[in-house]
Amino acid sequence: MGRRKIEIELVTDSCTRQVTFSKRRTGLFKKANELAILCAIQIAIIVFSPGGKPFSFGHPNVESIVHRFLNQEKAPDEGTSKDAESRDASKTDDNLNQQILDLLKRLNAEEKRGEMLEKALKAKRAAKGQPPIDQLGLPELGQLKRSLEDLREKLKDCIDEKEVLSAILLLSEQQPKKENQSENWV
Amino acid sequence: MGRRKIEIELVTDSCTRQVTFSKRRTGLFKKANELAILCAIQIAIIVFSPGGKPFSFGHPNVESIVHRFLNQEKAPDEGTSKDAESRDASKTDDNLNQQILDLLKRLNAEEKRGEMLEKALKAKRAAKGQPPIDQLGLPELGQLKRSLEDLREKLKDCIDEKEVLSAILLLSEQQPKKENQSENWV
DNA sequence: ATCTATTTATAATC
DNA sequence: TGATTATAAATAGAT
Repeated sequence: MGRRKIEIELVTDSCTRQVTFSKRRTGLFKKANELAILCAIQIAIIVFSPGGKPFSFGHPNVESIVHRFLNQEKAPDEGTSKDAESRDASKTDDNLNQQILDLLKRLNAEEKRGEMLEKALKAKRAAKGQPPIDQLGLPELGQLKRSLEDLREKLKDCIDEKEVLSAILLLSEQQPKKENQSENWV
Repeated sequence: MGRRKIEIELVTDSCTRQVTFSKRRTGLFKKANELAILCAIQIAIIVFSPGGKPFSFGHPNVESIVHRFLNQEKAPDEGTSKDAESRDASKTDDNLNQQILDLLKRLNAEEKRGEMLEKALKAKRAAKGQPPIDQLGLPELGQLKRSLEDLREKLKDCIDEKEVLSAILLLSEQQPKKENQSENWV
């Protein structure tokens, strides 16, 4: 979100890094606050700056949330037969596992998208490799002329076909394929 | 950042609130992760959903940061002396957090790949429209030759594009349907 | 610290 | 729900 896109990797210049830290920390706390208000939830953030200085944000406050978090870890409740430690670990695991599942889902979707795009590109390259046309450098004018005319003809045909394909694609994109409509004119 | 601007106040519709919570929590964790990487810092976030379910994010893990925070409050040094229970929890967190970080990395790589592929495709499309065909019938051999070469190039491009269109069309037609599983967010 | 050009996040929609 | 899209918001680099 800036003049340029940046890679998510260590900002080498310490000065820039400091600025980035300040800006983003502010933005993060702001978003945390919005989330807390929008959804009426409790949230706490603890950050240690590059210099080791602590920053924190809490809604309603850091301590209560941290303690609630730690307590539920050590003594979530009494009903079940599990010991506190086990239950504790389970809950944490649940949280993180949920995140993992979410991420896996997204990753899968991305991979799928990538595959499709790759296929499209590959198809293109394949077509490039075998241009059925060749033979040139012929010295005779007559032959050149004929070749040229031939090519013009082919180009025209190709363009026509491309237009047809475009039209079909456009149609197929406009009409969300909810059902297979039987338009067997292709 | 959406179709409309919304006020930062409690989202009344519980369903919408659910969605908002999930989306924004994800976004917040993502930004926290970026901040951690960009500035090489430690950060922990603890959130309790509207239903009281805990979610947490930690780089490198929640426990160590929380303890560091609590310890420095009491004594400005770092707490390396954890009890067995805490260490266990940290280890679990480390494992899962590591998975999450790995997944984030892969997801990012995938997204990047997708972007590049998309660009490549777009570029090819763009490159088509501008070569206005003309100049031919020139009596000189050299010019004929050039025209011929030009046409061959265009034909090639045209064929390529046609292939891509075909591929895209094919893909858009075979979009498989997915199942959806319910996710308990509370 | 301010100011934009861009990139991201995300509210609404499908 | 998941994907898509139109907009609002965050922010990288420059001033």
